[in-house]
Amino acid sequence: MTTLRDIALIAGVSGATVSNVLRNRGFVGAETSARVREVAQRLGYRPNPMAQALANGRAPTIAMVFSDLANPFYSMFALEAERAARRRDHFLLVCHAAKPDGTLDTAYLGAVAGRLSGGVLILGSDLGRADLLSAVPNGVPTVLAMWEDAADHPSLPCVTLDFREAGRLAADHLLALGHRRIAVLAGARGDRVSHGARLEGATARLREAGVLGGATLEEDSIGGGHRAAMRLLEAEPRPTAILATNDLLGIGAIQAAGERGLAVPRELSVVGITDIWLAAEMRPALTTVDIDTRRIADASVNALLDLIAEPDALARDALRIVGRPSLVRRASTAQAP
Amino acid sequence: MTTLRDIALIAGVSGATVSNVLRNRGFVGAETSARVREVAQRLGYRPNPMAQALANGRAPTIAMVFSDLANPFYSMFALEAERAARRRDHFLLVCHAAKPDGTLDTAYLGAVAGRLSGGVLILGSDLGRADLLSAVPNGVPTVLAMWEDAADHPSLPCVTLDFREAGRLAADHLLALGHRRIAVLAGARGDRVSHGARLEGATARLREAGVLGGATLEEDSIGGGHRAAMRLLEAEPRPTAILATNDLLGIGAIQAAGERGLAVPRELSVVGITDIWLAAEMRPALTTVDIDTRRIADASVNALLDLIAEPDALARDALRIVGRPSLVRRASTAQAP
DNA sequence: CTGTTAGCGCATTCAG
DNA sequence: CTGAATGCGCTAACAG
Repeated sequence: MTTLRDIALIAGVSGATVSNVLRNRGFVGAETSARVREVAQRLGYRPNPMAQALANGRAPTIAMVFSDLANPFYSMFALEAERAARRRDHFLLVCHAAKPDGTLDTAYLGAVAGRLSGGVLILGSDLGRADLLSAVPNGVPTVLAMWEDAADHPSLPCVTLDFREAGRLAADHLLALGHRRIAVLAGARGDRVSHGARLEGATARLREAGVLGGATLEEDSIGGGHRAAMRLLEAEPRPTAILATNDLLGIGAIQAAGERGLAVPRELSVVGITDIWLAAEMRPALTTVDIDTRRIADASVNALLDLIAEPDALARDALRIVGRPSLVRRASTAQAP
Repeated sequence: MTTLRDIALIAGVSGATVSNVLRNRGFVGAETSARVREVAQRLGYRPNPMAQALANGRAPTIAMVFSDLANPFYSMFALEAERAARRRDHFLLVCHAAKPDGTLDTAYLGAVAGRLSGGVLILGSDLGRADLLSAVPNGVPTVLAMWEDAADHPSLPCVTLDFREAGRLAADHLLALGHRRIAVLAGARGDRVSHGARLEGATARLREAGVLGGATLEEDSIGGGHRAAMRLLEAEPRPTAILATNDLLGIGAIQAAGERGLAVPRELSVVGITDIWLAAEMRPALTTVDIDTRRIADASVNALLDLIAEPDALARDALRIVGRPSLVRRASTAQAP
């Protein structure tokens, strides 16, 4: 493992000079500079990020905390977050907040937060509010991403989108297609809605149009959407459309329709929210509301890095609404029958 | 940020003593010990992993390098890898090997390998062989996971499974169901097969049974499977079964069958390989060969950590075949018509 | 322009 | 049983 000192010795200069050369600080003569570079090159020198971090008090990583990497949304987010981090010369540490048994692992967070990583990015949509606040040690730069209800977020800088608007768009689309019997399917954890804002946005719009929408709560997964839709489709009169607050639920609903022998979109329209990659890959492809995951991931990472660089860059309760949800028309919705 | 020294000062002892207490080395008297602990507790002391790493020359992270986190297989693997790493007190750094333009990002790997992270875990199935060897700096503990062809792996410790056997199992299943016109759909990158061993295993078994199987190569994705199957299902006589070397391809094939108006599994059987979570969530659910991703992720991480702890723990070309592929019968396969 | 001097926070000898 | 000393690899003032 060749170190700064090694190359200093060989180049016949001091460590400081090597450091200056390699960091392009311009205090060094062209000749020495060239020599140092040559030696560094020849020895395949790579600075040790740990040592750099220790010396200048700035970790080269950020930690991303979430509940389930295997969820297609989170993995997509992680992918974009990693790219955004890398653009600013940082690495991404992935951390499951929860232990296998489901409880929050605070010791783990404590070890990583603010030391190994310069800050923490919390993907909020699944993580409980009180837990969050207590799990991250005080004073560690923290940004909350994807918090459902912008109007009521914890006292942390928060980067998210207008979920209410997303819900409204989905409802609007179905109404515009002439649907009146619209069932709403909302993601929940136990008996608590996880998609409150989308749900509110959707039902508000529906009520505006004189359509009343009770919502069915279900676990946010394909299986959950399937189960719930199977029940919903038994109702008489049957809904002509299902509005799912998340794509996985919507995909499950499409499957249920298939099993019930209903043609999508001819006999049943289904719309989701998020636009995970899977939405486009399903048959029929899912009409959904694109929330622009990439921009949010970018903005979240950038906000966190800004906060790390400049602890007062963001107010403790700063709120950034990123992007504007937009409808993506695919094959799962059509004119009401 | 409270440091070791802070608590030493307050507890009225030296830093070494604090370290000894907190690391349970037993050299310290019960009373001082208790006092130190109390102070550490009260001040919310958390050791700085960076400093620890620098001092004892051991990074608390490992890097996982792969081509696409959004791929359901990789995200599943990453999830399990993170758990395995955490069990041994390490964090997981995720690294996309490729830049957005597709070329390998060696500078990035160089920065992380062996310094920020103690070692590198490379998910091989998509990464080119020559690239791999050159991208990771010499002397950095490296483990290759999921390499397709165990018989011909690069000169790196390698943890994988018997993909040939997985292919054989899939073929065997279809043969046992009485299928004779079996189309094989194999993942490829450009015109190079990515799933060579599975393909060989499958075609070998098919040939054994007197069934000849030319393979169709396609990009390994749902869309790719869909495209390829659309073509295959035009043939006369039509195949009664499709063997896909990966689940995404299989899922695409099922979709294509649907569009061609063929009932799965009555008129067309489809079998995949891997058993990603999506396989179980599709309708019909995909019959597939489970490769036990979790055990492989565990074994890979453990092998890497062993290698880091003991550089000679594994031979430079050690090969570990983990688990035994097993067929998971679901709803996409049935007796040949 | 270059080298010397201090740390960054911690772990580990080695004397006391 | 304890504490002072040393070093991990690097950066950032300083002096020269």
